[in-house]
Amino acid sequence: MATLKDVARLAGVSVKTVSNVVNGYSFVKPDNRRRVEEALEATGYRPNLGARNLRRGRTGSIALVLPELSIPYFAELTGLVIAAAQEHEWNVLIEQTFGTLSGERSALASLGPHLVDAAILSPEALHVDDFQLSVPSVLLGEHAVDVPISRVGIDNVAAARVAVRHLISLGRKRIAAIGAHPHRGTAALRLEGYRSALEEAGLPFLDELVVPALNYHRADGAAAMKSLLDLRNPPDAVFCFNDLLAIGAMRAAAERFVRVPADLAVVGFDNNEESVYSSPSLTSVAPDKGSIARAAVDLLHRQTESPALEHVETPFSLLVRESTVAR
Amino acid sequence: MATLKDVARLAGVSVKTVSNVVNGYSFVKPDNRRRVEEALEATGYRPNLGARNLRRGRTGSIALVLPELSIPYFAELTGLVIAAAQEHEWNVLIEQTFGTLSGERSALASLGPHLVDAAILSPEALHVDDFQLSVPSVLLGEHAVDVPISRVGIDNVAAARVAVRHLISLGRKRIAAIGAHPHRGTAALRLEGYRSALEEAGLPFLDELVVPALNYHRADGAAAMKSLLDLRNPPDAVFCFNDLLAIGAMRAAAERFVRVPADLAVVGFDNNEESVYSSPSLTSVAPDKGSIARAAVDLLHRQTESPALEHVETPFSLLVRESTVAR
DNA sequence: CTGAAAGCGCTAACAA
DNA sequence: TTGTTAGCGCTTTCAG
Repeated sequence: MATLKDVARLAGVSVKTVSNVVNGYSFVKPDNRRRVEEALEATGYRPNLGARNLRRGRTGSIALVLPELSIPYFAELTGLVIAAAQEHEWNVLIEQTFGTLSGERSALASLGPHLVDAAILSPEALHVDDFQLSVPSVLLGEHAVDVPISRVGIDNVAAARVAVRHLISLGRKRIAAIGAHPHRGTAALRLEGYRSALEEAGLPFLDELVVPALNYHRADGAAAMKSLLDLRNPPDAVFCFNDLLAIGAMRAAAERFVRVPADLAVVGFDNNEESVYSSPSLTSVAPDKGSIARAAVDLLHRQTESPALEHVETPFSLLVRESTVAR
Repeated sequence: MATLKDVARLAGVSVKTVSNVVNGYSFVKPDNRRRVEEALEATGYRPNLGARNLRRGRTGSIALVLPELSIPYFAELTGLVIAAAQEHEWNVLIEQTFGTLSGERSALASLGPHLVDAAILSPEALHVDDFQLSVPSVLLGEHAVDVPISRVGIDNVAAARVAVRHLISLGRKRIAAIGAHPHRGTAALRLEGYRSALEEAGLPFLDELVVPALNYHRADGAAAMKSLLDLRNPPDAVFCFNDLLAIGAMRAAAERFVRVPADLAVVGFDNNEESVYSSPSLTSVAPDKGSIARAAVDLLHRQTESPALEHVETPFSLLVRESTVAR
């Protein structure tokens, strides 16, 4: 590994001059610049990022705290966050919490200026008083807990309303919801959107049609759907709070020979790639994940320069597929 | 941010003693140890990893070079690699190549001792002479290119043979394969397993039943399946070289009203979580991803101490589901 | 057993 | 415009 000093010696200049060239500082005598560049080339010099960051008083990394990489939504988002972070010369340190309170607490506790410059958080279980952050942070999605931390995400109430309005426009009358959760902020907001869409259409809000889900995995969607199908009067449509729940719900429907969308229309949330190829393909609320990733990273970059509280609302759309409208 | 010096001052000892305590060095006078521990507690000291690594001449990170995080197999694997790397106090730097030659080349070029201590590589397009690695590395999966680099993965020939034998045991006679690829080593090996299973059963190897796939996404599987269904004599079973291809193939079958498994049995490879909940659920070769991740990381850890060339074979199993055996 | 001090590779203040 | 040098926070000889 060639160091700055090696390059300087070879070029016959001081380390300062080499550093200037490496960092694109303008005022370097053309002759020196040329010789430095040659020496750089000859030695195959690569800056030692660790040393640079130490000197600059930064770590060169941001944390991305999320439940689990095997959840498609987070996998897709992570890829985009990594790409966005690259623009700011940031590495992304991924911390999986598995959606547990203890996992999230220990992830938060491990964060700090000694480890990362900033953090992107996607908590599910944290309480208000857990948020004692020591680095600039941004929350993904909206949360029940009202903490003074920047946020990036879509308008969940509006998005849920669009989804349920779509089901109503199809003439469905008994529309269920899967994914209610006592502590998740986004769940509360999506439920609120569901409720308001029913209300504006003059449809009753029925407790029996609102099914909680402790987790948002496929298995939870399947279990919830089974309970709905067991009702004396099952729903003719279901709005699931994420695509995994919806996939599980469709699976349970298939097992009971309930036809989607003929007997049951299904809408999901997140627009996982998987949902395009399921049979039937899944109608889903599609947040713009690229926007979310970019907005979150850019916001952190700004906040590392000057602290501020920002809330960024990113766009979404409803992608209608076979689970609500047959081919 | 409290530093070692702050702690030392507070405890009334030298930094050396604090460092000894922090690093679990045994021979510290009990009295000093106690005072240091109190000071540590009082200041909330956290070691600056950047500084530590700089001094130790390591980076504290390993690279994980893969095509794309949105591919479920890699997302699942990445989560496991991160967990395994934590045991060795390694961060994982993810580099996405998108499976392109240029992407893989630039990822490899960016690696180096200034950036990472070691690397886990999952290349798809690289040529033999691209492998000029400057850090200990391990290849995931087997490859056509025969380079002197350690490898971790399953026996692809054997795994493919097991998959195809299963189809044969079901009485299928016209078994297709989707995923042949001119440059991918694993593709060649899986094709070889397919061929040998046919051979041992006395079934003919038919060129028209072997469909290449340039990429291994769902869309490629769907396209390949369509071409198979267009044959005057379509297959009664298909072995897909990964689960995404299989999901796409099942989708295409559904669109043509071909029943799975009655008319067409389908086997995939990778055992994505998604495959458990598809309709029908997908029979798949399941590599033990946890073993792969752990073996790769442990192997690298060994190699950073003493270089060696190792090949680790990890276990796999065939999980039979509805796509080959109806409920 | 512990302190003083060097130095990992880099940047930047200061001098020249 | 460039050289000298201090020092980021840590580990680690080397003395004591």
